[in-house]
Amino acid sequence: MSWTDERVEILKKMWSEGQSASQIAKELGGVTRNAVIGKVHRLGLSNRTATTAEAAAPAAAPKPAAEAKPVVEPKPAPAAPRAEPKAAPASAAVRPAPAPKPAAAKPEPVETTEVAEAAPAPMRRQIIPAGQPLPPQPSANEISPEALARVGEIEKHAKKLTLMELTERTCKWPIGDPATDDFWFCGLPTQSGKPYCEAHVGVAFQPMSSRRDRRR
DNA sequence: CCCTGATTCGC
DNA sequence: GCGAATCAGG
Repeated sequence: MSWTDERVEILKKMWSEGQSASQIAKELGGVTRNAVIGKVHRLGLSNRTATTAEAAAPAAAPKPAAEAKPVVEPKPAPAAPRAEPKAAPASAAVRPAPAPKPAAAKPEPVETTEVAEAAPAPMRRQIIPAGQPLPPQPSANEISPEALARVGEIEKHAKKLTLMELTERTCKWPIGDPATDDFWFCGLPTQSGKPYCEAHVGVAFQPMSSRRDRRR
């Protein structure tokens, strides 16, 4: 693979969006993250804050504005995952409950027995979960508000990976409605050997102790 | 360990 | 110019 104008454009775009070199490399294919980094330097677009690596400063809008280059944007607009109306302010406004089994994950996200269908129900088309309809379900569910808040926050920073992009170490928490295009996986780094990132682990696994009486 | 970007240097 | 190897921080 060589650095064609097209590929360089993708590189520039993704890099400016704060994507990591490895992600860009995956996207482009045929190159390693080293190649990407090397190219980035040769192109002169390096400094993205931070010391060594990981800058944690996505800053997704360094648009040079003014002149610069025309930079044709083939992609009209991936249509930002429009933040759906968070519904009711306080009470039950939880997410439409994560899909049954994101991937090969033994642990299942806790299910809300009654908040489950808060979804707008996109027209007819009933979506049958298929497979076993979540057998165990010890009932009881009460995700700490803090955890939910963190999830809401973290999902804004989600990597938005597709099924194919998931790895052993990317959060497999599904976000959005699988029946629409507005669906992706969190993709943030998993915490340990768990299938989810820290925030999602927080809602997926709960200590038996912390969810005793507290009924909404 | 895993991940990140930065640099070096032979090709 | 390219990118693997290596380095260094988190």
